[in-house]
Amino acid sequence: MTDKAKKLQVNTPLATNELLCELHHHDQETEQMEPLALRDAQRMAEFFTALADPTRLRLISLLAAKRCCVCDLAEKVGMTDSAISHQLRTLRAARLVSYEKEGRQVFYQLHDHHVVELYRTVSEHLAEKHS
Amino acid sequence: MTDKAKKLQVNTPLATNELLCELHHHDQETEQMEPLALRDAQRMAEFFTALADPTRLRLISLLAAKRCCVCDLAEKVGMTDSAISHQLRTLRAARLVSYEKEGRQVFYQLHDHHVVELYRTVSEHLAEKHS
DNA sequence: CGAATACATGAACACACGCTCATATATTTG
DNA sequence: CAAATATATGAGCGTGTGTTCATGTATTCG
Repeated sequence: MTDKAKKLQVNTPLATNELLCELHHHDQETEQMEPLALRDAQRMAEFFTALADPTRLRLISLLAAKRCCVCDLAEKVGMTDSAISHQLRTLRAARLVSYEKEGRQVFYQLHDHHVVELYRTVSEHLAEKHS
Repeated sequence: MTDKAKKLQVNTPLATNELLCELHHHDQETEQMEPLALRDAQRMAEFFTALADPTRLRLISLLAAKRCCVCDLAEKVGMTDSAISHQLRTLRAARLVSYEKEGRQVFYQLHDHHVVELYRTVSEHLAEKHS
């Protein structure tokens, strides 16, 4: 874990110990745990929000295989160029994709491997659990 | 990777190769890649949606440390019991948390370690990149 | 029993989100 | 240059989301 990562987790220990909240909660404040700071929570929520849409996830699945221009993405997911362009704007803002202009076309690609790893992790999680 | 995980990824290769889309896109359909199936994309989007809220992430950060009852969670994040109860309902629906009744109180806990791992991964991702 | 406590839930309201449609910009082509 | 192509973007509309407030239910306590 990087130093920056540690900094983000200040006051938010993530150990999976199962300490019981044995003392009654109004007696005295033992183990006064602070939640994730609001600002960090908002940043993290923005990140998940960018992934919380089926259209954007389908675009990511395509870009995970190879870089692609807007109209091809649109055709493959069966939506208008405009709708896709709007969604790519969202993915850009979340720094999930980058792009390169080539003539009239703009080729999008995943910003880094982190996204693919996350995608894979969640795929497995959803495949393993429940339905 | 489990068999189920493989099944979920049918038609959605995730190799990070950087093959160029060298042929013009209207010439002929070489490498006709299918996006993630709509139904799978919707399921995955639901999962990310459950994480796409600062309040829920703060609750998860608290529950990652230890199980906790509703009113304590509410006090720690500085919100009403009602608001927290609504959010816990969402987390329950997403199978991110489970609960145990003890007298009047209801103690919530993270459903499994998967959530903590995901939380950690994203923490590092956000800490490393950009701001 | 009745009062208090802990939690859940439905309604309502403000706000954000995703798509469509019209339009704008940039690039290529004839 | 004008037309066509590829993409971006703003407005608008329908829909979903998160909170508050009022109310309901279950449990404990006096």
